[in-house]
Amino acid sequence: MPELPEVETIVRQLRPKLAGQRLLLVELLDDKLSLPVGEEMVGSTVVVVERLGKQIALNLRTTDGNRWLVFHLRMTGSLIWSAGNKPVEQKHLRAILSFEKGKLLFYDLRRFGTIILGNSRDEVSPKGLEPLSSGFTPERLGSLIANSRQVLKSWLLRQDRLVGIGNIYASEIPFTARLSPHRPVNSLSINELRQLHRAIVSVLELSIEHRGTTFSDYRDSTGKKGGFQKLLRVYGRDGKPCPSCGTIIQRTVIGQRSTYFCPTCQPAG
DNA sequence: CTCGGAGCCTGTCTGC
DNA sequence: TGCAGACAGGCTCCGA
Repeated sequence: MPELPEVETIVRQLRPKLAGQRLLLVELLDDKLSLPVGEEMVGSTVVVVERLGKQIALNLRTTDGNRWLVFHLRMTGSLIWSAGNKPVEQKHLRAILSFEKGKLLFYDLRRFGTIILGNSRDEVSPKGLEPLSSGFTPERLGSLIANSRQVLKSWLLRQDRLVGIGNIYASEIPFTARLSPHRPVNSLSINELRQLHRAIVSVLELSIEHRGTTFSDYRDSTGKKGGFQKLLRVYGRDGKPCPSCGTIIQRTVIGQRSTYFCPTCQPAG
């Protein structure tokens, strides 16, 4: 489910709601979630809310130093902010974090989502580079790609190189870059590398502007759907005409995952 | 080191 | 209508 634009949307919404609030109670409703929430956590204060790759991270100031409480939504997780004491939907509810002014509700149908607690930002951060950071340049992309024989689609999903891209944007980005998802990344020319770099940044930024993509389950922290699904150009559109040239969009499987592309705009080889 | 496949879960949808 | 099988936005682990 949530990739970088969706998680960024949630983080931007939660930041003003949670900043400065005291955590009063943590309730875990799923045996799969095991969180070493010690005494010092109760009464801790939210310092900042940040996106770390596809994770939502709360930095908490406790009596025993700062901690990072980190949510990963995986396929079907959502984090919903519920103000005051409104009644709460119970279906698929996996955890409740109660704050002074409301509750942070963690829902997760397929139960792949995780909550972890760490002692430092480094400890909980993914290894890959943030594609919307100033350090992400065409040159840097080139060095990340160097030596990899993986095909473009699979490479874009690697969180140890570049964080935040999931299966939807791993189809949309190659389309925008006019590159075949089957291209081995070490075969890209300098110009193609620039096109790819531009596509990664522009697709992610445009999606954030539209509060992310809701293909089926994704909801933002207010329970609303995203808006970018109206702007998807290839993902989920197999059998329909390419918005650029009219050729029928094709679906294939790369690395066990659905992949969509226009055979005319994104010619192989 | 790299890469591809199985597995983790629960639900919806399609075709027989 | 019933049922089996495919498929779903992510990631880890294992073996080649």
